[in-house]
Amino acid sequence: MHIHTIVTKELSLDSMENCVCFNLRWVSRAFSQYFVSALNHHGLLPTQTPILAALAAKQEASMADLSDWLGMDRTTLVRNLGPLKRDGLVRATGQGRGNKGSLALTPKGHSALEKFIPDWRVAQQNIVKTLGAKRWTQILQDLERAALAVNN
Amino acid sequence: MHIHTIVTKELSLDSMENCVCFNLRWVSRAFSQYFVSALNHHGLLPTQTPILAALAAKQEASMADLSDWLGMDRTTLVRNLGPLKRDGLVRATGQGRGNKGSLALTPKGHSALEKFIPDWRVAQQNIVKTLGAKRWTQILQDLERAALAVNN
DNA sequence: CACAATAGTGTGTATATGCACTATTGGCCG
DNA sequence: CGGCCAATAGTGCATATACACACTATTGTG
Repeated sequence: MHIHTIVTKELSLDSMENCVCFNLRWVSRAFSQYFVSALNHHGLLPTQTPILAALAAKQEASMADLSDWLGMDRTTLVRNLGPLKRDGLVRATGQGRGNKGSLALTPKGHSALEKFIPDWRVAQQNIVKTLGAKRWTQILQDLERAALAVNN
Repeated sequence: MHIHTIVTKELSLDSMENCVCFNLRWVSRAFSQYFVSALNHHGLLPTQTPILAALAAKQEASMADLSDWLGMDRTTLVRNLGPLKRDGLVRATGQGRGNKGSLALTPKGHSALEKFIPDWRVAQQNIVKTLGAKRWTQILQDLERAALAVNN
């Protein structure tokens, strides 16, 4: 990658090859690829497991709640739920205010998540050990802070 | 966001809500949205400007060269070039070995990039000032190192 | 009770992403 | 010289992403 071509300690962040947005997009792709290659025998993609985990933690949630919590566009969530409903991992239930429905894991969804978690933990640890837990914690917190700062 | 809900200094990286992959994907989306909202009057998306910048720096390149340099899948590049060719910013030229062609910026592409760069610099600086240049440099270098370590 | 305002959800369009597969073509070798 | 082969490029499929818009149901107000 381009960053690699810089040998000096300080990147020139004025140069487009060091565009933060582009480089974060690249990093995101790289880790997504690792995630998929390490875990694809579960048939769960990086967009799907957070949905399952969120529903397991919250018992049930509406579309709007869930998309807010996951920080993804509501309509993106609608479509990402498609394969999960199709495969019987998530079901939508009764109606509330507006057209409001509730989403919840099916038994099959719970079981898929339980089987998934141990392997996920291994993959996560493989990632964490590249920089160490302390550094990763700091990086994730800093990135979140920056992302929130910039989008408000 | 979920990370936000953790108050203690140390994140428990064993918990799926702190999945590195998921959180980096979220951060990537967040910065992409900022990028688009700050720069969309140029009509150039976050996948397109790196292509233009790369071609400006390298004069010309084949598909394979370019996808390698940008760290994106070759077939993704093929499609991302679609709108750029359609809009007359990039042109493909002669043939080499195999089906090899060369890609280069058109005058219109050069001009669009020139007009784009000053506004990009402002957006980049807005991002950089959230954590400071030193910290961002460290983070980008760490992330690249981790991404390379994990995918090999 | 009718109706406007509101909230929740779904769809059409466009781009992004990558794997598996196909197509093309220049050059080498028999 | 002609066919094979390796290198390069493009397509089909499935999913991901988000904006703009349409649709549906609830609720507040007159």
